[in-house]
Amino acid sequence: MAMFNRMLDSFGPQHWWPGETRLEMMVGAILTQNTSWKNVEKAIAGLKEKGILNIEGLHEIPLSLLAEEIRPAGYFNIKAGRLKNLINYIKEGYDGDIPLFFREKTDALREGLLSVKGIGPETADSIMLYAAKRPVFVIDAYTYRILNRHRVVDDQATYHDLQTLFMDNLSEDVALFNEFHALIVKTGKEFCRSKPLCDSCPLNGWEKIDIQTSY
DNA sequence: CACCAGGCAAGTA
DNA sequence: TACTTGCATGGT
Repeated sequence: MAMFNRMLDSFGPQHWWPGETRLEMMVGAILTQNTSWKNVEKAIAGLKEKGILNIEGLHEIPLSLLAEEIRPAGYFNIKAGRLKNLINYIKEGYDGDIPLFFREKTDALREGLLSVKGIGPETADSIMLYAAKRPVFVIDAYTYRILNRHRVVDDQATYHDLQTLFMDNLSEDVALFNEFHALIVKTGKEFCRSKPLCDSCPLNGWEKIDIQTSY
């Protein structure tokens, strides 16, 4: 059976991305960099409570205060700067108009996100797929770990290598890409951390390149 | 106690 | 170009 169906049968739909607004999803994408979602939730909740989870609020709050607000998410000084960079980019280029920002064509939107200091390929693609709802496959450390462990890719496969592998074998379906990535993270967390846990992994016996599926 | 979490940029050679 | 290091809280 295909990789996707094995995971879906085991875990069911994951319903990503958590977040009520596109801005909240973008903020979450930055805050979750190398950080558990649990910690991100605390920081997001804090921002909501202060009423600053909006363009103007995030623009007006001083950098040092923003850092304190997002402390639970870790790397708070770094991430406060990264949030400011994104907000400034949308303020300057799109007058702080988020709907206008998301009206950009897919390639231009991705390039724009990548031009923001602190937004790399995974963060940009998470925003592309989950906030902008574009058919861009998100790669992360779990994707690499799982495919490498199953000898589908070699040790030095790059982000782009993995992204191309998935996108060449799947139709451009936002809902499929959404669930696929979420299920990879779920499977990685549950079964791809240490050896013994591999025993009951739904991907056991999955060796050949069987990425193609429909959803 | 060590190790990791839904990365990224900057520094080093 | 190809590694290495800093960033930091909170859970296992």
